[in-house]
Amino acid sequence: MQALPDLKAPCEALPSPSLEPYPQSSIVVTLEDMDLWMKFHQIGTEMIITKSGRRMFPQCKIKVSGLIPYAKYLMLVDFVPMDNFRYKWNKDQWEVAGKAEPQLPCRTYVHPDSPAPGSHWMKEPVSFQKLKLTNNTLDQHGHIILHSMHRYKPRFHIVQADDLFSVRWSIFQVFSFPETVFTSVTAYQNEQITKLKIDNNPFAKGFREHGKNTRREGRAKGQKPSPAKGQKRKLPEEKEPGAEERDFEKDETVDVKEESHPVVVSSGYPFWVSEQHSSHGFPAASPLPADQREGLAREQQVPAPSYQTYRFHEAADSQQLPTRDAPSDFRARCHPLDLATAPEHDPKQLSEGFANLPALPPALPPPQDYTGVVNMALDSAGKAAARPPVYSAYGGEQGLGQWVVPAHSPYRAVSYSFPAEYGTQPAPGHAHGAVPEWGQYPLFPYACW
DNA sequence: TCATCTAGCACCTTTGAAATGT
DNA sequence: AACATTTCAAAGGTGCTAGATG
Repeated sequence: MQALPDLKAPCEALPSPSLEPYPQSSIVVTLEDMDLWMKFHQIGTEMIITKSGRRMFPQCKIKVSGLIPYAKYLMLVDFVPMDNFRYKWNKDQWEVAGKAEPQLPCRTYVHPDSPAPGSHWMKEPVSFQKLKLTNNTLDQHGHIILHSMHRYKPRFHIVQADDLFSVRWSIFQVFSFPETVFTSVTAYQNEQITKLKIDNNPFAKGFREHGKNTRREGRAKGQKPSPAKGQKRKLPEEKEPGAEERDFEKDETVDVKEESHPVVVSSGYPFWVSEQHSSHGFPAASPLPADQREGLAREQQVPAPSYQTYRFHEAADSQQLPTRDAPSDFRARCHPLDLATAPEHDPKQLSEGFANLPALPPALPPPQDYTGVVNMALDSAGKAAARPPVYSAYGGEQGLGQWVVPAHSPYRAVSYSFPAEYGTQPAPGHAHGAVPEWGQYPLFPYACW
């Protein structure tokens, strides 16, 4: 195994010509609905997970370009834990509640259009709206299984392959977006998230249109709310007539105002530091502020040791908070400085970014390994034959060879690519000990097809 | 006692087949 | 006959809440 590259200079990475007959590095991925994602991200995105499965909102939707029009690709999504903690919502803020639950079998959602030519994927934004999240560990529907009260981040995989079964020998690239980090919950904790979702999700229209939900009105007046919810939520009906509408309008205004005043990035917490939302700012007690951790996460996204060589490339050279005026200018963000300078548990930085942060819990060991089990969650409408979850042991066999990253991608997604089939390699060490190591995650478990 | 989870509810949008029009 | 548009019912998604669970 070769020495790990200098993580502090990720942008210098260049694709490996020997591994890429085609310019894989030209693939550009952008996140759709960036404005919406940013709104949620600033508050602390929560995703409801239910036993029967719940869609994501905002939904994962990406725009892809730079693919070879006639080559076939698969689009996949998986979810990785952001850290090794379980959280709880306490007094309008998130705080660490303890060590994370043991890792669940990793499932990868395969877009139902897969495989499809590059032209198909580039024709219009790729939506993963059918993707569902569940907390049912025995789920048989192929939903993505997550733990409640944990933080996750979706990763988008683009694999050049003719079918699912040749994926193992294919080169694929992985993209992720800091704004898509979320906390999985079984019931909304932050009422701002509830309001934001109701206001933006068409399926929740019934909850925002005044006077149409008599059931709730009746309950609101005649019954006491759930103990757990009472202090967390305020029913729309409890407000003055029309107040709800105004509230949403106000929220919009607030967001516009905030985004028009980008938070200084150099603080290390460009997204969570919001005067107006600071009391709700997610990860209040997170060992690391989201963005700072994101910076580290990018660094973590180095597949570790198992790669003979790898290269990590940050999409852009600089980083700054996108504004409403230019929400999609992804190039404006990069974390080189964060990578190089941000200490993992710097109380000073925390206090600067989150005045209401409680003391950090002691560092916990990195997330547990996925237990060598993987599942390709196929949409029922998928071209790949619908079948029960496919589990395969890969564990330490999860070898991945080389990280080849786009050299000058305009998107700001984290990206890396590597052939899927490589020899077994030991798990890597990491410069940031308390942070999850990518080598422990099923970067792409196709070892045992 | 508390935090979290579950199931069922009413309301809504989406979807797709059938009917109708051009 | 072929295609486009409209209609409508079923399927499915939504947050809310009481009660269950640990």
